[in-house]
Amino acid sequence: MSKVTIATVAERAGVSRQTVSNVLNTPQVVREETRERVLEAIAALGYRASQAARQMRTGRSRLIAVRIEPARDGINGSVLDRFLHGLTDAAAPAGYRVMLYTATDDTDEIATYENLLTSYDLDAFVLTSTHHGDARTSWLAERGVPFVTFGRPWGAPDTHSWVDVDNAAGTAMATRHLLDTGHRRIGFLGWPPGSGVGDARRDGWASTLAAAGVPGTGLDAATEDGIESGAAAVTDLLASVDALVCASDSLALGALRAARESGRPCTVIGFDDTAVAQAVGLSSVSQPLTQAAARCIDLLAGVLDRSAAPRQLLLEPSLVLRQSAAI
Amino acid sequence: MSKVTIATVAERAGVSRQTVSNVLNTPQVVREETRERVLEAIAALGYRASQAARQMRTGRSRLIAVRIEPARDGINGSVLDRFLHGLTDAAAPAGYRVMLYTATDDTDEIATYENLLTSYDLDAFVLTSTHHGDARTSWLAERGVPFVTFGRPWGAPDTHSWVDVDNAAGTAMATRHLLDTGHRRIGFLGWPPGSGVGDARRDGWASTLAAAGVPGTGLDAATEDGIESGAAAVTDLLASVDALVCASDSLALGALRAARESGRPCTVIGFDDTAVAQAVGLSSVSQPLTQAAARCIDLLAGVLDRSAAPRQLLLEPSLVLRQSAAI
DNA sequence: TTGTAAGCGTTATCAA
DNA sequence: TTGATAACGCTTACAA
Repeated sequence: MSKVTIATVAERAGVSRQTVSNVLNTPQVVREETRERVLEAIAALGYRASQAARQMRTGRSRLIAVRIEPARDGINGSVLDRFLHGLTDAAAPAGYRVMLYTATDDTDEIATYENLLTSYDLDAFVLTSTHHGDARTSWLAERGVPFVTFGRPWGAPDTHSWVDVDNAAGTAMATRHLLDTGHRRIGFLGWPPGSGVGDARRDGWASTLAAAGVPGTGLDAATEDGIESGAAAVTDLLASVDALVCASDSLALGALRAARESGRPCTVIGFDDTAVAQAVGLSSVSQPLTQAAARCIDLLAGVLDRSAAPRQLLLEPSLVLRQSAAI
Repeated sequence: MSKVTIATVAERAGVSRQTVSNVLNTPQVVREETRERVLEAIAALGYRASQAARQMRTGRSRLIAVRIEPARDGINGSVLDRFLHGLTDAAAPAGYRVMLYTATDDTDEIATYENLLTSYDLDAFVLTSTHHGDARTSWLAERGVPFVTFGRPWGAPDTHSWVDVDNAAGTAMATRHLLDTGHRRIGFLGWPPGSGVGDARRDGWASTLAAAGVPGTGLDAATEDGIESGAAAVTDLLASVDALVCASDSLALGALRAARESGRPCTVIGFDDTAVAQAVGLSSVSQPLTQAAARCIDLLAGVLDRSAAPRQLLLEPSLVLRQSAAI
């Protein structure tokens, strides 16, 4: 069984090559009966269009690229993993495949764009881990390269399509749950101000307390992400709180440990619902990653036709409650 | 700046298109001086070969495909994640890119091969999660599709190239460590017999005990993977052991929990060194995933030239010791 | 509604 | 050592 091309199909169906192409690309233009004959030939021969030939002609590869990052502290790395799986899954029915690349930083990533675009004719990029002053989005936008971001353009105008999870809603939900279960001294353990995500997560906590008329002033701490740093940062706070909302599962784990060591009971809620949270029974705010990935693909469709205006989607996280028992 | 093709370069260097192609593909055949002039033109114009055109001519895409699996229980999923990152990293310098696909089972995966091969001209596959009676490897082998597996061909002959981690050596290392630190009642918690990986991990434990003349009979338990099931399966065992080697971090976590609840001190060592192990301070056997990925790419080079005979590589895991404190 | 012709950018073949 | 020519398989005009 040698290579089945459009010519093979045409011959078998007794039509010209062009008609076969029309059946594939503009079916409306082909008479019903002819179309059926062609489709039957396609099925019988197991014909599949060559991407390379199609790409050469159209300049589009039906490939989208995503950066795979090293599993940072290993705890939060799994977030990207789940997102990637969702993306690959959602892309396939839309006729797209996902290509991976790595990069050490934004500059390096931009250099990779250049290569990917000129050598592979990549159709679009999906960016994750957006941040303030992100050089990548402006680079892509300037060149008219289609892309969507998972993560809003912190501080920049909404000129492109993006999907994000409502971080503030997540911590608000966690805070509300703590209030509902009778807690009144609810603290927050987060990251230093300046990161959009971190600030939003803090805001969700602060505003919920404010709305409930429960004081929160002085009940927060900030440190870089990590179990150790979280434990250290929260030590003083433990004297004045009986519950803690945290900006990440790593921090939450640190807080749990510090609480256990200090002997002060403290309910802790983390963020991201990572494997670690599942494992140790830590309540955590869960991002709808599969859904986020699917929405990214949806938005990409609009971006690729250049038809639709940029759209932005904010997804609601959910709260996964567990008995914060240690292992 | 419109599209820079081989013709643009040829014109600028004052040579024919073919000479430019020769500089790229068979430099030996081009006179030094000419080659330099061409290379200079390439650099000046920022020329990059079009993959699509090249692929159409050669039939090779410089793309390798890997399946991304859903993050199963979330704990062990990160193993694949790290492997993927290593693979993408190692493939790039070799001139290859990694494409992702998903599949629900082996049959579905084989259907995907068919599509990927005929539509995208994929050059090779990297398979993970090999198992007994793996239909995928025989399908690929029959059709002469280049592939390597991360994981040996359990029960089948070594007719293809693969990389694997010496599972038995990992549990042996863990068992030896326990012996060295004075333990004499060392149990094993693993999976039901029949999975190659699980059996190997059990063997490493059993043979090390046997070699040391320490009895192990009756000190093992088997259950499906998971924290809950691990905890349940190990309950009885806890009366007769003071240390446990486990086939996974999930099982180890279950064992730790059961031990804590029963009040019997028990040293536990897990397998895979996942984020959870790091988080809770669980000692664990660590697989050299980055290295495994790099070796897969190395072996693939041999498979792709059809030059070298199949090669097999067994990598040594390492033992990461932590204070098995709970969080 | 269907067919013809041209060309996308590259490399393999062959001749100069 | 270099250059001309012909594919590779497809789609987009345009003509029938």
